[in-house]
Amino acid sequence: MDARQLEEKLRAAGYRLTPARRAVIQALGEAGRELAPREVLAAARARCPGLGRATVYRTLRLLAQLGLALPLPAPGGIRYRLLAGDLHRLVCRGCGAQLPLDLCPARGLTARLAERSGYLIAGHVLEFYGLCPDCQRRLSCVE
Amino acid sequence: MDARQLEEKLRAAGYRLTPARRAVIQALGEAGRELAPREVLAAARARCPGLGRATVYRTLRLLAQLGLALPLPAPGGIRYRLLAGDLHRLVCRGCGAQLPLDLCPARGLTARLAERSGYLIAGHVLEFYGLCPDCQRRLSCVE
DNA sequence: GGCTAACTGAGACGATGTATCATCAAGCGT
DNA sequence: ACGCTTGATGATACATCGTCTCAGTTAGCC
Repeated sequence: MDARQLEEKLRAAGYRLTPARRAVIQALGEAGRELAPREVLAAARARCPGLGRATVYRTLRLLAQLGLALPLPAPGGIRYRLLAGDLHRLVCRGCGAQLPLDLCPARGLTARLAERSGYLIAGHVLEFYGLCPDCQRRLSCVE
Repeated sequence: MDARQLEEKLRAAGYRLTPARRAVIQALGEAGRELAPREVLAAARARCPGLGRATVYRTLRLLAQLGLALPLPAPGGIRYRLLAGDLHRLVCRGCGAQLPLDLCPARGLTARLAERSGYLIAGHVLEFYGLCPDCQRRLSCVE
C-alpha cells in the first residue's frame, strides 16, 4: 500500500486530507523504515514547513488507530512505519538490528480469526527476537 | 518461565541479583499482564521501599536486552511483560483491547532461523491487529 | 464563493526517560 | 566469617516526549 492509497483510506474513513497529514504520510512512505516521531517531524517539515509537533503526534496516532501505520517498540522509544502489508522480521533486542524474513505461516489464519472475533483485522506482525552474534558477546549472555 | 528462573538467568549471564532487580521481576511476574514502567515502580516498591525510578528503567532495559522481558507498544507508551514463552494475540489498535490466541504457526521455524542467522532467539510474537467491533463504529472506519 | 466543523500551530504543562555521581552491597576469594 | 572489588543503587538534575488547550485556519460540501 503506497502513500496515495493511504490518503484515500483516510478520506474514506471520514477524515480530511490536509497538507500536514500528507506530509506525515509521505515522510513515512519515503523513509522505508520505521521512524521516531521526531524524525517524522523533521522529514515532513521539508514538505510542510510550519508543521507542528502536536500535529505529528495526532496524525501518527490516527494512522495507527486506523491500522494504516504500525507502532513498534525500539531502543529509544516507539517508532512508526507505514503498513505495507504484513511484517515478518528477526530483531536483536540488544542493538535493534533487524533481518527481514520472507516467510509467512500466519496469512491463512486472518480470515478465520476475523470471523470468530468480530475484529476488522488490518494485518499482523510476526517478530522473532533475540540477540545478534555481536550482542551475544557484548552482553555476556551465556544462555 | 517463572520469576525464580528469570533470576537464575540473570545470574548466569553475569549480572548481580539485587533486591531491586528481584522486586522488579516479581512485580512483573505477579501482574500477569503488561505494565508501564510507572506501574512497575509502584508495584515493586511494596517489596523494595526505597526503589528509584532510574533503577526500574535500567532493569527493564536489561531484561528486555536479555530477552527475559518483552516491550510492547500500547496507547500511552511502551509496556513490559515477563516473557512466558511466546506471545500470540489479537490487539485492537483503537482501544488496546486484547484477545489471547492459542495458535502457533511459527514455533517450528525457530531452530532453523537461529541456525541460518546466528541469532540467539529468545522467542517470538505473533500479533494480529485491527479494530474491535466497538472501535469500528467509534472511528467510523468504513474499510 | 460562503459555511461549518474539523484541523492546525503555538505554547504551556506534566510525564517520561537518561546522565551523573557519591554511596552501597553482592558475590567472590581467602 | 570477613574484606575487597566492582557492579549496582538512589538522588538529583536535566532533556525530551507526548498531551492539552485555545484561538485562528481551512478542507470539503452546498
